[in-house]
Amino acid sequence: MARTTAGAAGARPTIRDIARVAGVSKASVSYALNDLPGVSAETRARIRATATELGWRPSAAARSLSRARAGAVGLAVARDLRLLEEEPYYMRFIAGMEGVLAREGLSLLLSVVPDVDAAVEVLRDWWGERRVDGVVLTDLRVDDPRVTLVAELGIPCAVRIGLDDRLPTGGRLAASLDPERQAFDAVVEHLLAQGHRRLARVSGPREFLHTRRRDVAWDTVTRSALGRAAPVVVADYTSEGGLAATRTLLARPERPTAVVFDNDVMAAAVVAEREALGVRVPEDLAVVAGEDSMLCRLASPAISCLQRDIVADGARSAEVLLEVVLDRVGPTRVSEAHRFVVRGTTAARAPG
Amino acid sequence: MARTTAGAAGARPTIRDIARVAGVSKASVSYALNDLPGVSAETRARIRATATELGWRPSAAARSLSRARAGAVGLAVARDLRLLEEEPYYMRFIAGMEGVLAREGLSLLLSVVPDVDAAVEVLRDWWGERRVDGVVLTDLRVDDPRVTLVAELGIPCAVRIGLDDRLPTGGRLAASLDPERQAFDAVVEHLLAQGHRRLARVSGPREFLHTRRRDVAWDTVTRSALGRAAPVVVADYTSEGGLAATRTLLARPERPTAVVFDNDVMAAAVVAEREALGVRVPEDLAVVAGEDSMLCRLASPAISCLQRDIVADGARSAEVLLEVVLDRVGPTRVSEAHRFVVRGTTAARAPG
DNA sequence: CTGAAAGCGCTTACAG
DNA sequence: CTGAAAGCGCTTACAG
Repeated sequence: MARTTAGAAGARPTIRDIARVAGVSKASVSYALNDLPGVSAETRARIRATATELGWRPSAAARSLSRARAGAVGLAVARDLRLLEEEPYYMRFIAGMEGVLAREGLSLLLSVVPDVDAAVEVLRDWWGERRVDGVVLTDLRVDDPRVTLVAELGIPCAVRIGLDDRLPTGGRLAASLDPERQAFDAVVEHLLAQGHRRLARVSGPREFLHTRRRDVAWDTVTRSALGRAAPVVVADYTSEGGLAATRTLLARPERPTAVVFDNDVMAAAVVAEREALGVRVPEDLAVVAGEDSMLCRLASPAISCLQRDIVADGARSAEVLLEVVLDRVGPTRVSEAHRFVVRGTTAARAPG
Repeated sequence: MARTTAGAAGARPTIRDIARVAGVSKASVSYALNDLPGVSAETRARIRATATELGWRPSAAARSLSRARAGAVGLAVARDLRLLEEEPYYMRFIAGMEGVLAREGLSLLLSVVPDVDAAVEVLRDWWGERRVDGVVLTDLRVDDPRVTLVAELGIPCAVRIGLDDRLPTGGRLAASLDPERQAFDAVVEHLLAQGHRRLARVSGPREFLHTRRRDVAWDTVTRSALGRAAPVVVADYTSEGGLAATRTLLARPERPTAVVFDNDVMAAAVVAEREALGVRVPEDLAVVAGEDSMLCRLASPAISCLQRDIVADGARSAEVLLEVVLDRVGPTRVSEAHRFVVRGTTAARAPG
């Protein structure tokens, strides 16, 4: 009805149609529509009007072929589905990327695979077929094969790293900085103020680079506050793993009075199973979660936790990626630090 | 090192290179690599070997342009970020789609936007630029503008619908069937067996088609079990909304002894705030969640709930979409029914 | 400021 | 079975 020329669905107008209708050459159409010099103001306006009238949209494939740009970036999430189950993280991260990408007319390709090796294959395919102009890597592992790959193939890539992390040089790697180094400062300060002296931490798997970052932060801050580094038990982010690690800690002679968990699930599991563990929370055991979520908010007592702006993190990652992709050199983006949110699991207690 | 001919990063080999090296025409290369007739077995093998040796990968853009296929499908998630926060749903759904798409060499484009109107714009862009060959729509609304759009533009599209839902005819819509009609059968039967007679439900927003489906199911099953339809209070999937709706129900003369919530967050909020609400769970109030999650498992008591295989749902959706896209006509895929998982919030009680 | 032409990397009838 | 050629819808030097 409205569309006069396009006709039935499927009959996409091309710049050739616009050129014919507007009485100019294809080249002029291209210049006009891409805001390039080479056409007079009137001609440009006429061409624009014609394009609108015909309902023209550029063909992504044709553009991609002639510009040698995919017009898309990829996010390959490498994470066990079991762990993904309670990960509100990614949808928020993606929503954050979205805003930045939309501004540049870029699409987002997403792949969710169980491990880094599968992710490497996805990256190889994406880049081999030039489906993406660059990729965002999350959940970096120690000696991550994805990082090796992107460096080798020269894939523009954005990662989140800590101040002290070393990345392979060369390649087209951009980083947004994760100021995780200060993550535990407020936590430990708060726990000390509450009278706690025997602190412990239940960490995520050591393969993750951010676990290592937290290791360093934990070591530094507890050493400076207590004279020696407080203990860490490694777990796997699952409720079972968190419970097992906590049992280990509670069985020690130097039984901790406060435990900091690297994620929300482990902390919530401990709070839920406090009776089975034989502790009152927070009276016998203060609990802090390394990530916030509904699990923390709906636990009773509600769980004190570290909080951060994940949507903003996604935006930061997209921004630094675009800079490498577009060969603009921009400053590294530093994300906001974690905020420590005090809730019921670290309420005041008598010094033990 | 290994790659002998490709040279520096960026020097992608094309079928022209293969043709030159193998001493054949580009056409023969295309035939050989696409398993089409027109080349002898030996030639095909030689061409294949050359392609492998050169590290050739098809250019997605070139293929897309000449085949008039994008080689990708899109998923436009239209959901308020606030509600998305606790949605492990999508990552699992996407992982399910992934397996099916990978088999056909298709990529997944993802967009996360706050509402259906924004989603309509995304769909318009994707289809206008032919970035996708089809789309999957989730969280269908009543009179969903996205459905109108895909029908109008003839975008191949997969949706999940109930047995009784009507969809616009025409267009290229495929549906996988959601057997939600039986969702409440086991729940109500179980609650009756526990002695409950005053049941109620706290639903999700009425704009969602699946809320309407549950409305019908609830009406049918409670009417047949109790002689009249049990009451429903509409809420918004948030913890605050769930609590408010529950307060409304508890204030009624016909105060319910069992409440079924359309999602996990509302049920978990009520269990967490049971003291503030002045009820014991399950003694005064049995609670059932319409979706399972860690929130249900870590609540105390753990929350009885409906459970389903979301990864499988994602796979079903991708399958039916591929059938419309590839113009194969296949049977509608029916998903598995919900399972009712009994946990602590519906433990045995004395008849009220 | 404008137009004719070549090119991006594939696919696909059409002749041999 | 094989090759030369046109085409997909854009972009971009290069002449006028």
